[in-house]
Amino acid sequence: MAIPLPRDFYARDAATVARALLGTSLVLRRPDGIVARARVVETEGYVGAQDLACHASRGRTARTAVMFGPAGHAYVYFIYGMYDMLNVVTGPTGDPQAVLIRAAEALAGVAGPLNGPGRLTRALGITRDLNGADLCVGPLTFEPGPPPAEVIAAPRVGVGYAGPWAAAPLRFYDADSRHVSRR
DNA sequence: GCATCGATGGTG
DNA sequence: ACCATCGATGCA
Repeated sequence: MAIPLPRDFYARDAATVARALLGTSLVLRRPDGIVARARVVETEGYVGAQDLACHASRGRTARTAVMFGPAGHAYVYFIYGMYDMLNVVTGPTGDPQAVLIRAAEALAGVAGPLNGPGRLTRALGITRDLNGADLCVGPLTFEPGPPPAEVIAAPRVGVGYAGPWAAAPLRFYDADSRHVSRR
């Protein structure tokens, strides 16, 4: 049983944390006592208020408030009427950066595919009630793990509306993983 | 293999 | 009206 990644890990810029999260283990202690573990293989960085793809670029609202808080907390939001998206808040307090967890490889206690942000939260049972949860305490934590041999950087998925930010290479994934959401 | 579409509801 | 998605459908 490893020690959860500390606050300092998250208190860096979102692009750095997005890369660094690849290979770590997402660990979720569920109410029924089952512990789910999954190796993170794909992430995206949302790098602050100036990033037009970042929700916080439209200012602080009830939904985005947690991104303005301290690093190492979960930002979980609901989209398309049916999916919850899991993010990790990064950077200095007051600087709204976050990393979207897009895909993972099931290691234990998980049923169903994790190759996409909506599938991942669905299979793990992650919903908005984890919004704001402290990732240094649990029930949701990340633990250290071996990084990928090769990481590919690419434009983020589904942010074509973000003007000049649409092409920024802020999506990161394990080049050798078969569990990435798409090539 | 690809393009397109509908589901479904919170948000500003 | 829009949306950091997904599964189904149609066609090649």
